[in-house]
Amino acid sequence: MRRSSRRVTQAEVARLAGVSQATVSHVLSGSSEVRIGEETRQRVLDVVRRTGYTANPVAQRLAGGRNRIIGVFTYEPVFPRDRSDFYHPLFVGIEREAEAQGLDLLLFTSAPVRSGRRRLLDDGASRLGMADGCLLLGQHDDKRDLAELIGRGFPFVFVGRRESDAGLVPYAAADYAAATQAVVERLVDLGHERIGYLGDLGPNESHKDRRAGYHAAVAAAGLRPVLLDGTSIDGDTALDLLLDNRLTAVAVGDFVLPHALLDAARRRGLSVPGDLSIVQLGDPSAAHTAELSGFRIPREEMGTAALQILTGIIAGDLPQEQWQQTLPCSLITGETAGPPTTPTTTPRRTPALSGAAGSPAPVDPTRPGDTAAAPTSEDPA
Amino acid sequence: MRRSSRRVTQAEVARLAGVSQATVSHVLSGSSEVRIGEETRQRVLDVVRRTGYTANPVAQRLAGGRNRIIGVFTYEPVFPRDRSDFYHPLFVGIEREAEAQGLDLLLFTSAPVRSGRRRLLDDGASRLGMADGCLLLGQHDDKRDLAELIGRGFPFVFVGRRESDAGLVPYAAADYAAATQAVVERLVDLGHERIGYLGDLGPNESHKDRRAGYHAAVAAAGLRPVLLDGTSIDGDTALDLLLDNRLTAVAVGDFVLPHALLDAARRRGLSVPGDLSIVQLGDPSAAHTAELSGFRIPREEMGTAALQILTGIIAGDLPQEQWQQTLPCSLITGETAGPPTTPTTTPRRTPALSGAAGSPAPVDPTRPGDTAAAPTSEDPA
DNA sequence: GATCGGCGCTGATGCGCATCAACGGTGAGG
DNA sequence: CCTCACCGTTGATGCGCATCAGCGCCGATC
Repeated sequence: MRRSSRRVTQAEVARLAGVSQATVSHVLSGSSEVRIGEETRQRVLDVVRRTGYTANPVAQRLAGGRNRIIGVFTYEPVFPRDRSDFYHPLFVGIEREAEAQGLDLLLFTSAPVRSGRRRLLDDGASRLGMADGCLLLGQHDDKRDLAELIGRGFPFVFVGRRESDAGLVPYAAADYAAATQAVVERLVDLGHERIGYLGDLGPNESHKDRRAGYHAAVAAAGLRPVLLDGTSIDGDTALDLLLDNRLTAVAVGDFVLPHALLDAARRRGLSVPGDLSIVQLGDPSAAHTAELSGFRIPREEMGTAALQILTGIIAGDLPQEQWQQTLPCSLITGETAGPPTTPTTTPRRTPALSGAAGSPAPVDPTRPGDTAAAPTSEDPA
Repeated sequence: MRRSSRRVTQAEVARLAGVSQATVSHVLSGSSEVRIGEETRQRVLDVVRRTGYTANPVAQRLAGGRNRIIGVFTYEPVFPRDRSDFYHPLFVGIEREAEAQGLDLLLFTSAPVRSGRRRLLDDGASRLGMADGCLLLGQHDDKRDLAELIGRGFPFVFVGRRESDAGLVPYAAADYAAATQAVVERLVDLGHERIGYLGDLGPNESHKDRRAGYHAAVAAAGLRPVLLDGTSIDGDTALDLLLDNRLTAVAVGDFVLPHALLDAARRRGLSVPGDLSIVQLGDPSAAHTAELSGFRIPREEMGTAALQILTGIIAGDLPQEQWQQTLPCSLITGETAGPPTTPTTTPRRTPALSGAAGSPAPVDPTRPGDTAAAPTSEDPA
């Protein structure tokens, strides 16, 4: 095991080919301004082939060139243990695009996950510079992180829409607003007049967009919006909330609640969609989408698009108008949306929970997005 | 957006602290031989804090230091689309250990997957040098890859046992031999006298180990080994093969076949384990393990162990005896292994498939591992 | 015949850091 | 008093590469 065998350098190749190191560099760079004679070029390439020379990416990078490495920062573990891999579809798209473009991916796993999230500024910032640019993924979007990144002028792209006062935030996002509007409009078309929104009422962009779509559809139909806080409540509590508000349809913006709600409704003898229509606003867990009406988030495409934007920014040939891309969601017809029926039986309340303290109260803001803050949701993108 | 704001360098810190760049380097390196006065040290650290200086990993690496980046090379896509993520449990362990040690992970996604696998030497070789060391994962183990890596003296660790003529191959592997031996011994204890091995008969180490365990158990019991090629056959064909050989129990070393075989047997009215006991030799898809007897591969631990070995090698403080680690598999009792019953009904053959051409013939080698070559299996580790 | 421009190539430089040899200073020992 | 060891610090060097300015050479032009 000869540890001595150091790797071949350009200087070595140059010596063997009888040229200068600079010439080797030019030959290998290819599309340089400098011209190299065909004979010399072939001589160099021959030596490269014979010696098996391969460029040292580290030196390339230090010398100011690109190294075709893309950093990937996730606020949560890339490979979670507990549930099915949330990032997986995103990474499928990212890896495919990386392979297509010949890029390597640097996962910033060194930043420890503390209280559920990684910290970009404290731990990851230094390592960022290793890559040509960086992809950001995850539910958190510390405004300081964004401002810092923008301030540095370091190329980055967020997966999921983000906004910052510090400047333009490049992103690849799903069009939650349009998709939500579409599914709520469908409920309107089906004849519903009391359509609620149950979900995260916090400032996260992905939920703001859903609410905006909801408000647009409801307003267009001349209906009254009913916003309910759906964070950290179970299916029964949610159902009570809906019944209290005498809703016939609800758009649910959380990604476990729709199933819990469906279960609770059926358990109590309510017919879905007969007595209650349920649409879910995007669902990361494809396994459960079979039945529920709603829409699908184009995660794989988001990953691909994000990486394409990033390489465009790095190359400097992507106009700023294209730094933000919004991808359409595909609608899922499902089986939980249907025309409302006049209730023949009085909806049964759960006695124990009826009017229980701590049950979230309905919110009815005058302006979209102007609702009470709520804990962060479980849906990062 | 001031793209001009270049990042802070040691030289910058040195200037502000009124010391030399070398001093800054020494202060930050910490455990150097060189001593720095406490006052100077604090002055430097203050400036570092104020400026938010962070070391440039590229320069660190080029200058001969470590950069705390671990390369990860997989022969197949890291994030596969078609089936449940095979690498996932491995990566869970790797990521956890990387986080614990403050390491970043560089995924070599730039090497295109051609005809089902990535090529290490052609595409990935150059990029390898970017990292302090490298983890190799996947079903293929090109002997030239191994020889090349060993020859370079580049630190690497394989996940899964690998051997090479070129030298010691560091790995973290599952103890397939012991686990297989244990489950086959259990079949022996249950009273079986005709126990077959159905699986990959190729040279892949993971299958060689399984066969070795099988042979050990069978030989100890004074039984005759029956090796059957289980690659690329369906459940019915496999079942015919077993019936032809009048086996009462079989150890199956492929990871979809056991389920197909079980289905086929039950479909044909055979009782399992009454008429036929089936044990599977490790199963990557945890979703299906509920029923089948066999053993579980400690994938997460393999990932963790591999990374620990690698950092040990990089640090130079891991004795060579510990460069290869074999982890025990946990046995799964399951419901498909039981005592044999004297067959009251003649096993039913499928007429159409009986003796059909192309049906793999049984193999009965005199020496373990000395069997006909077979296509690569689906089990990488 | 002197000038010019373009072609083909090279020397020098620096990226940011780790590392080494060495230097001045200080106190202890002879 | 001189020597010596040791401490704290520094200048110099090089990692492998990209890049820039510029060199010598050639034929073409005036």
